[in-house]
Amino acid sequence: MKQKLESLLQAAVAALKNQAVLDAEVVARINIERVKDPVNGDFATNLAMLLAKPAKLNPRQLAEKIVAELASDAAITKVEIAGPGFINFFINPDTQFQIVKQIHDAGAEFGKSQIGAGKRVQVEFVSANPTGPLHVGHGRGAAYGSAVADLLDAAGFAVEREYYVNDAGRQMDILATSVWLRYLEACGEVFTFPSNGYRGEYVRDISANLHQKAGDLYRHAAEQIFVDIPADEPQGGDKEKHIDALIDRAKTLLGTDNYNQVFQAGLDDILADIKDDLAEFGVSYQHWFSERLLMDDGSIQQALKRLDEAGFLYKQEGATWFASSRLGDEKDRVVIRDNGQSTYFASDIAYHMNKLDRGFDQIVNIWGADHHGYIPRVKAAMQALGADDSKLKVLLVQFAVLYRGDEKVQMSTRSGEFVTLRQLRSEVGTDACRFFYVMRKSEQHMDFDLKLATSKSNENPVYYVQYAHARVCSVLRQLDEKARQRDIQLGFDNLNLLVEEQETALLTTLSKYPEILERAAVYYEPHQLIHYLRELANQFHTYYNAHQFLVDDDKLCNARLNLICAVKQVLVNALTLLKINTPETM
RNA sequence: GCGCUUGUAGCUCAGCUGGAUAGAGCAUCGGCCUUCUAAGCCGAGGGUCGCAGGUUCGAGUCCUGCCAAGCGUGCCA
Repeated sequence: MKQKLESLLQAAVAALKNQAVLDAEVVARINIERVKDPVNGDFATNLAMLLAKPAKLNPRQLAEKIVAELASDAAITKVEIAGPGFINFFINPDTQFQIVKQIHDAGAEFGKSQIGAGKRVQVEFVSANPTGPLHVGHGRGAAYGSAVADLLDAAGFAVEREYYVNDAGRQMDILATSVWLRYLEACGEVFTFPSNGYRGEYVRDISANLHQKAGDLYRHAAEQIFVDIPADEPQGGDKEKHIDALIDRAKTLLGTDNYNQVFQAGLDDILADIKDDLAEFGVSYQHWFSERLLMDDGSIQQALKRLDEAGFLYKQEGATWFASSRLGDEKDRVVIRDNGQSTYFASDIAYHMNKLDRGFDQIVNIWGADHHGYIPRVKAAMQALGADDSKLKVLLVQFAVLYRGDEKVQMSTRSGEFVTLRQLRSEVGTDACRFFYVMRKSEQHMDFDLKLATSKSNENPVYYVQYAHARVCSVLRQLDEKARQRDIQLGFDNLNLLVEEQETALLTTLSKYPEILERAAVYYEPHQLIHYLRELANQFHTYYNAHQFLVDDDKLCNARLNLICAVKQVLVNALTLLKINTPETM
C-alpha cells in the first residue's frame, strides 16, 4: 500500500514539474507514514511541507495542487488535506481484508522481503575469548547478534555468521598455565595458585580431565616450578610479573610439545563448551575463525606489508607503528612491539583485510560497548588498505549490569565470580532469556535483576506473547471437540463480516508486519519486532475478551477463525525468527 | 582533561529516524470468570522528555553549551 501511494505521489510530482510549479531538479523524498489517529485516515505524507519552500508556495496550497494531480485508485476512498499541510489517505476497508488471505497464502514466508537480494553480509558476534565459559554479558551479544543476522536473512541478504576465536596471545597463555597448575594440584602438588591466574571452577574440570587422560605425564615438583619466580601480589610482589614468569616456566619445563598439548586441552574444552552453549541458545555460525590461523599463515605479515607499501608504517623506540592518526584516529598505534611480537590490533587488521578479501558487501561487527574506542583505528586500517570503510558497520552492545536484589554482581572472568549464560538459561529459560536480551535497544544500558529475571512470574512479557499463540491453538482444539469443521474458503468469502473495532485494528496491525520486519532489519533493531509482538498479542487478547469466535453463524465463525489463524501465523513467523518457542498449550 | 554512549511517568523501557493530543509494561487504585485457557481484559491516576539556548511551518528526535551516569583513553586482549 505504501508503495502504491508512493508511485501515485511520484506521478503527481512529475506532473507538477511539467507545469513548472516545481523546478525539474527538485528531488522529492517521498515519506509516507501510518497515521496514529484514525480521524486523520490511514496513511499520510508530509510531501507538501517538504516541497513548499522550493515551490515557493505555502504548504496547503501546494498540497491542493498535488492532490489535484493524484490519479484515482480503487483502494483509496478519500484524500484530505489537514493541519499544516499533511495529505491524508483513507483506505478502502475492503482492501484491508486481503491481508488475511495474503498471510494464509504466504505462510512462513509472510513478512520476508528481498531488499537485500544479491548482497552478501557478514555478521561477526560474541567472539568472546576462549578463556572461560560465556557469561551473561556475552549472552546479550549472542541474542542480539543472532537476531540481527536472522533479520537480515529475512530481508533477503545472504548472511554469514562468524565467531572470531582469540586463540592466541597472553590471555591464552595464562589459561594454559592455569590449567597446568590445577593439573599439578590434581597430581598432589601443593602451592599457592597465582592471583592473576584463571580461578574458575571450570579450570579444575579441564585439569581433572587432563590428569585422567595423561596421568602424571606433565608433572613437575612444585619446588622446581616456583624457584626464582618473582613474588605474587599478595606476597608484596607484582601479579603480572608473577604470572608471566610462571608462563615462561611452564614453557621451559614442559617443552614445546607438551606445553602445546596442555594449551590445546584448555582451548578445546572451552571452545566445545562455548559452541554447545550457543547451540542450545539457538545461535549457530557458518565460520569459527581462528586468530592463530592468521598468525600461522602469514596474513599478519601480509597485512602489515600492505600498510607499509601504502606508507602508513614507521619505527619508533624499537616498535613498529601504524599512522592511524592520519586517518581519523586519536593517535598512532603499535602493531609490532619492541620484543618483536605483533599486537592484538595487528591481528585485527589482518582479520579485517581477510573479511574484505572475501568480498562481502557489508561487514557487521557486534562488539561490547567497552570496545567503542577501537572503531576509529579499525576503520583507519581499512582505509589504509585501500578499502571503503563504510562497508564496516560496528554495532555496540552495552553490558548488562547484573544485580542480585540490591547488590551489584561483579563480573570478571579471572576471579571466577560470574554468572554464566548457561546458569541464566537454566534459571530463566532460553525463551525468556532471548526475549529479554533483545527487548531493549542494544546501546541502551541494561539493569538485569537476577531476582526478577529468575522468578518465573507472570510479569514475564514472553509469556504474554506466547499465551496469545496458545489461545489460538486452544480455540482450534475447541472447534475439534465440538465436532465442527473449519471451512477456510467460506471464511475468505466472508471476511467483510469482520467489522468490529478489534477486528479492524488487528487487520491493520497484521498488514504492518512486513514493514516492521524490514525496518528492524535495515536499522539492526530487533527490539522493534518485540514491541510489535506485544502490540499484536495485546490486540488479540482484547479481541478474545470482547468477542466469541466459535459462534453459530458459520460464515462469521470461519471469517473470525481465518483472522485469528493469520494472527497465529504472524506470531509464529516472528517468534521463530527470534528463536523463541511457540507452545500450543500453556 | 579528551572521546564515545546514555538521560522520557515512582521503576524498567518504547517513541515509526523531524510530524498531528509523548506511549506501553510493572507498581498503585477500581471493575470483569455458569460462555473458546483470568499467564487475560476494561477503566483511573501518574510527565518541566536532564538544564539552557539555537535551527524551521513544526523538535523527545537535529546543532551548540552546560549538568549527571556508564565506558574508553596500554608496546593487554
